[in-house]
Amino acid sequence: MQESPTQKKSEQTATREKLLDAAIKTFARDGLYRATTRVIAAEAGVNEVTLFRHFQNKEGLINAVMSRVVEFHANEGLADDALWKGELKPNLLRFAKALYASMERDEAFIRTMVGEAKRHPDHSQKVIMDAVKPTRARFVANLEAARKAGHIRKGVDLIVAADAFTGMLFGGMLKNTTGCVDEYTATQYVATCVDLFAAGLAPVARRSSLTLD
Amino acid sequence: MQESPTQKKSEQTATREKLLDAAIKTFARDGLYRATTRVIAAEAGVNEVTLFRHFQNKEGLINAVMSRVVEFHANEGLADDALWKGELKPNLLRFAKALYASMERDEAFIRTMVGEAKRHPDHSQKVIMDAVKPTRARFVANLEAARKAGHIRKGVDLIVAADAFTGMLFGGMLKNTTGCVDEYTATQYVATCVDLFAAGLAPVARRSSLTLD
DNA sequence: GCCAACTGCAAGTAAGCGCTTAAATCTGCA
DNA sequence: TGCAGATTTAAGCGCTTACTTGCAGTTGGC
Repeated sequence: MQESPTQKKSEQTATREKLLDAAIKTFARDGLYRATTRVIAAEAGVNEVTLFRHFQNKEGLINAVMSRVVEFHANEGLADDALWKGELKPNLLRFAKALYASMERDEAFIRTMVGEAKRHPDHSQKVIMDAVKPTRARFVANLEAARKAGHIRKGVDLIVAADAFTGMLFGGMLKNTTGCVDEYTATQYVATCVDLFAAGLAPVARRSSLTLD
Repeated sequence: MQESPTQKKSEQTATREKLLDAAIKTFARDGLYRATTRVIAAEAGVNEVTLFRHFQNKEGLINAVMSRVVEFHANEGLADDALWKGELKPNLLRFAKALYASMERDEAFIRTMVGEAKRHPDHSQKVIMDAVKPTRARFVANLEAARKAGHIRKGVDLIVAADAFTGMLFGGMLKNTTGCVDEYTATQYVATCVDLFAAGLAPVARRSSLTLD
């Protein structure tokens, strides 16, 4: 239990990785419940017994998968841009594009999590707390800096605004990936979100309700 | 097959209704797959065999449930306000509140649908096409009328904007109901969404990027 | 009072699930 | 060569699932 057969150990963790990769893929495709240990093991090219030897039971597998997902997403570093400078809108657009792309890539897994959130509150809360909240904190910090620089009007709670913005991208992504929306592209959607949000936050010299266009 | 035993027929449809109610409730709580025919029948206070006699199989039940949901939601008539008059913002707020409340009420079922969308593309597309698209069409029509009345600036595609707005409420609702958000209330969220969206659409006399707050 | 339709009850089917056990095989290290 | 640990193989256990069958009970219309 204490010796270090370097080669062996790395092979052992290799099977573990294969299982985790297969699990996350299968969970995303089939859902947490429909995904069977047999299928996951087959997907990993590993015997089912090995799966149980590594993770005790299916719940242990799920836990390991969640940690891995959180860790992976935390390392993406969305919105911790040191580039966040100058005009607000280009920064928003850059962030929005990156976030939307990231969500679109993990669409299947996200759907599974949304559907299972109330059935596995612990897991979904972990993902939100450890994966999405840090990103939000950085985004809010950037917005606050932008406000100090005079690019954002007063009277808007930036935490709520940040969630409204990401929620807009999130909701749109869920809708767009269903294949029922043919009126516009995802790029157009993101651009419009940024346009609306930037205009909604912009400080106004004078807003006249009488002025036409 | 042609006779009309009024009393009998109504009792027959009564059990059918009980089954549908129980099914929609159970599907929302447990998901389409975890929800078992046994539990649904028990929830309806009806024998499991009766379920199969009414709907042939589980898939038949799911189909019937989807039709029912669509029909129900279509009759809610969100956004087909004849009240949509005057200032833009109060109208948006009224619509947003109603829509958010409706989504919050059906949260469990919506989550199930979001999670299962890729596993049952036909059902989710039916729901989107027949339940959410009509509401969107009316909302867009109202926005276009508001633009004609001079309350909305040019250069914004109102279909995309409408989806961005509802997506914002949708995404926020999913996030808020997870129980991880304690910084603000749902009401605040909705108000902020309306505030941002209204400001984002508002025609501006002169927008100066130099002006501070 | 009889028929027909609907429902309930008891029992059972085949398949799939998570998970276990015990023995055989492989692999690298001493 | 031999040992130890990781993996495979094969078999199976106990349970649950969707779904079926046959029979008895109820009910309303003729």
